[in-house]
Amino acid sequence: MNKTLEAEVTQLHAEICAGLADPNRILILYALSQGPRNVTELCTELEMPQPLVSRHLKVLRERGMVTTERRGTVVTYSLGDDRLIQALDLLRAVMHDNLAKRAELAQAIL
Amino acid sequence: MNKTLEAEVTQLHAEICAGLADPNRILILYALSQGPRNVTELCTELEMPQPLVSRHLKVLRERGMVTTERRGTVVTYSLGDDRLIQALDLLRAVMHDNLAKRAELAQAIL
DNA sequence: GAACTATATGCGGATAAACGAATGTTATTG
DNA sequence: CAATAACATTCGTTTATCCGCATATAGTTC
Repeated sequence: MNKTLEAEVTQLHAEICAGLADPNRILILYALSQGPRNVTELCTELEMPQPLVSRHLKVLRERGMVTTERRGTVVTYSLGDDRLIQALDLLRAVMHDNLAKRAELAQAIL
Repeated sequence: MNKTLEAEVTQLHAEICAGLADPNRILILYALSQGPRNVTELCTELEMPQPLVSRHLKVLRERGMVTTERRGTVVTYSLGDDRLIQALDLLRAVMHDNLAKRAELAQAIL
């Protein structure tokens, strides 16, 4: 694997990570992990304006993180890969441990 | 869990994800997964200028994703949590599957 | 094809991220 | 207290991201 190619792969890797790096997209992905949803359903479920949901879905779509199916005017989105949720869960656990450690430190100072 | 608190937690979750969302930081994290490294070692190993490495390490440090230990003037960085690599590996696998699917589609078109 | 519903996109502004280049800081050593 | 080595930070610029608001497109129904 030459350097340029490896850099491109790492770039793509980072783009998938960037797909997770927004609170609203995290909420959308967890909602989709419960099952397919159309845009309107996501809007009401997450209390987000429709253009905002659509744009975040576009980001996820471009990265292959969700899939779509159209039925009439309704577009139903599905989670593209369960491992996205597995990864999010791992990172959430890391975050919780970090919070716990910070709390310990704060305790030690007092 | 009230709405505001949940939003804050999701925000932190997204910040961890954002910590992964840069090619240079991904390279740094994988390097650290092989064992602790000091800044100079990371610079030579990854062929990155030192200020760049330091700034990325700062991002990771602020999010609790790496830990540091100072010995004289040398600061050694360690991976803060193995699950970061587990998550990166999962996402890398997702990316590879996406690439494979795209290749299939391209094939189907021809 | 007009009206309607569902979804997508464009625009503009605000905020944040990334980088190279230069400079600061900290700790060691003579 | 130089001089040096190892890191960290600041500055200025460029580029990207996020959002609200408005508007466009696609598909259905009459």
